[in-house]
Amino acid sequence: MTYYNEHSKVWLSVDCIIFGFDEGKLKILIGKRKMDPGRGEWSLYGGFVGSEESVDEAASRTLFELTGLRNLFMRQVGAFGKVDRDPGERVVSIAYYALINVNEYDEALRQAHGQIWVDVNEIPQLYSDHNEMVKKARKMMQQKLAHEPVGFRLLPSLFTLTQLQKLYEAVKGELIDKRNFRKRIKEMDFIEKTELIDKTSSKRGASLYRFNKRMYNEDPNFKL
Amino acid sequence: MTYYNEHSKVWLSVDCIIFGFDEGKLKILIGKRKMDPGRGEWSLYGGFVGSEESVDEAASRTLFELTGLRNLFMRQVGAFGKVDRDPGERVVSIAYYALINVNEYDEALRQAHGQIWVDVNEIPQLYSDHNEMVKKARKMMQQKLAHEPVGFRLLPSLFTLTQLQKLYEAVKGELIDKRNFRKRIKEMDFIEKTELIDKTSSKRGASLYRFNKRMYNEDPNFKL
DNA sequence: TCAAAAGTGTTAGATTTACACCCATGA
DNA sequence: TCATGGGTGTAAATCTAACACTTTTGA
Repeated sequence: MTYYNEHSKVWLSVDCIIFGFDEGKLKILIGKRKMDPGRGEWSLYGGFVGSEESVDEAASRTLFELTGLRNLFMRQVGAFGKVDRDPGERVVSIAYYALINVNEYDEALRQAHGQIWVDVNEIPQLYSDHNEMVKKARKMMQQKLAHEPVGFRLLPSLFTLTQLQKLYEAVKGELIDKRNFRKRIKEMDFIEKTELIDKTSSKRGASLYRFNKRMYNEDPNFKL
Repeated sequence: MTYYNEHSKVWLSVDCIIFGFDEGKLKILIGKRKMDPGRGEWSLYGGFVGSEESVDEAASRTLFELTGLRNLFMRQVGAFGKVDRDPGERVVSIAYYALINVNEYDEALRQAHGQIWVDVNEIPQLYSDHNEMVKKARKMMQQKLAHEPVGFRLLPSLFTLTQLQKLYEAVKGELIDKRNFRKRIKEMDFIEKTELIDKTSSKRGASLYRFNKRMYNEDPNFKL
């Protein structure tokens, strides 16, 4: 106690970059701030870290508050700690990104929190350093997706290869050759073809696939 | 003010993983803790974040305190925020790693701080979650080195290709083929051969090379 | 003269990229 | 019947990995 007291404490918050894949586009949730400072500005959803919870737990809790979902795929982006980043008080924020399947996210809940989905390529100016957080989160998420099969977190549990390809295109920000893409997918045993056919997006119908977590089981050679 | 006060503040610290390359080995600095809690345990060097400095500034300052060096290559590893990570009080720590050239680090200063260099493969049990920090820092640093020419930060400004190769081997933890390595280096214009010869490590002598930051200037295709 | 580290090219295999047409179906 | 998205293979080019001997010089 004696030692610590020479130093000053800070408020700690968490801010969430929540990625969703919708209408062929990678989007994140933002909302207008309902509190000062910065009331009315576009902002990430966040919360404060309580004294009885770890920073990771604070992030999970905050994600749950907003989405009603637990066990989301979530990773820490980093600490943002400029002195004046919060115009009111000294607040250091730890940013997290999460991947959600938009179909599992209740629309009413989204609206109740005043959040909207915005295309990652059309993000407006955000409160404080939130644009920086988004930028870093996006880079990390891209990197993650390129080396681990986490993209499935953004899709329904059954998906077509075209959907999967569009997702990868949206994340990488570039077009992918269909044949090459499917060739690589075929080599991944943990992406299973089902007998089901999706007819919503074409007359012919497309096979539905499923991610098999057990088969993946840390298959060490993943690369997309 | 009204809003923030509903929440609780925490102490914020920074902890530094300082990498050096010495005797053909990748090492980090650790020392015995001189304060409670954890007095006498092996630990990373750290410090508290002051109210008038950003978290990054606190890390730079802490690195300067320990090494006497400024403008070190430094990157944030992440926030470590388990509730009980510090047995005394609630302290959240932001870890940073830095790369230093051991020749520029004054031995007396090292000893004055009670720090020693330990091989990254022989790190003892450390205080609190410091082993976790080291593990993550090492992974990030490996990743960084594989995509950006930051290895030079660990070497003298003039170095031989054998030294450079040993460095990469130590970081990657695997042997590299000499001819393939040199082939790749030759393609990098920003690694310049000088007319100077180093005779300390062989009778024949080896050419000394130099990293040319200007030529690098974010050459977008780096890969080692 | 010999031990020790420096230096140097080629080839086979693996991976990556580019590329175009037929299929099934509902409207 | 035709418009729409689904589905399929091959060949060239690039990149990666494996591999062994000669050179220089101080001791």
